[in-house]
Amino acid sequence: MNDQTYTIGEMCEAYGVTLRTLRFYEAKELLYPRRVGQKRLFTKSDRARLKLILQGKRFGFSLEEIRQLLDLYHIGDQQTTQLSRTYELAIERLAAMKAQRDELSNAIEDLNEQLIWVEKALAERGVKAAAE
Amino acid sequence: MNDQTYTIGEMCEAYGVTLRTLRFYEAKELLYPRRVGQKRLFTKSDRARLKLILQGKRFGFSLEEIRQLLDLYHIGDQQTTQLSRTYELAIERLAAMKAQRDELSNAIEDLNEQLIWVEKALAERGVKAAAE
DNA sequence: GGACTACATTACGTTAACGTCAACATAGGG
DNA sequence: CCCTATGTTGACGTTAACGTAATGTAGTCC
Repeated sequence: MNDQTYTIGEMCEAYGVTLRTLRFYEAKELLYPRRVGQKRLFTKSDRARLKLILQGKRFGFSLEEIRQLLDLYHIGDQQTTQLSRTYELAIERLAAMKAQRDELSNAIEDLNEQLIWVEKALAERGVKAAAE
Repeated sequence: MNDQTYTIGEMCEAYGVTLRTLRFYEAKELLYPRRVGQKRLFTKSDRARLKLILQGKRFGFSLEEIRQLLDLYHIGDQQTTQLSRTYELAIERLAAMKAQRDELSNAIEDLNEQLIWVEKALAERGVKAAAE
């Protein structure tokens, strides 16, 4: 199978993160690259984990939450309970994200209204808008 | 006119913030309550400013940005250029907020798909969902 | 006149996710 | 042998917006 390993530099290139970040993730036990002497070697599995980590971050999980989720997968690869737990957490996260989006949408609307108001005020003062 | 003043405690009650917060805002020069001896007295104008601050926070402005905006208003109350500047900043902020909302929406969609996938996996394993 | 309350100041603590810097190792090329 | 690239660990710095003591003061209640 494809056992190609990456150096830390290659990983950074490939995933758009810094050296510091990967070492930090390792220190936080999110990644467990193999060692050859001093140097880290990132395997296919590490790449998969990193992908999940970055996804998780997009979803707004904290690194600590991500670590727990990864551990769940690792420990109970075919344990349905673990998958269920992950599922529940994800459901919660999804709800939080939707709530956040709604708040944001409201704020956007409000700011928009304010802007309209300001536009009027500016217009009344005879300012030609530098519309582009 | 209505020159009623509020104590710091009353302000906190009225606006749902803590004592620490109001003192902090004063330290950051967002508010300038009058003093009677040691004690702060918040006037109508302070209340207006605080409203703007809290609005600004909703819109994602940092306290520093808010301070600058408030200063603009204060300095150039009827200066159109100042209003224009505020307007421009708000436009930028609005764009950033919309971008953020879009990102969030994408993440929500993606997470939703993942969840559907997990639901299938759970179903295949014969788990009865504890749907509420 | 002691308790209680509301207020004050000062200053260190918190949280997350890295950034930055120092000091050193190792491997390969010329 | 030296240079350079790339790697290593360790430790302190950063940012925002307050939280959280610890301690002091002024006024009121009974």
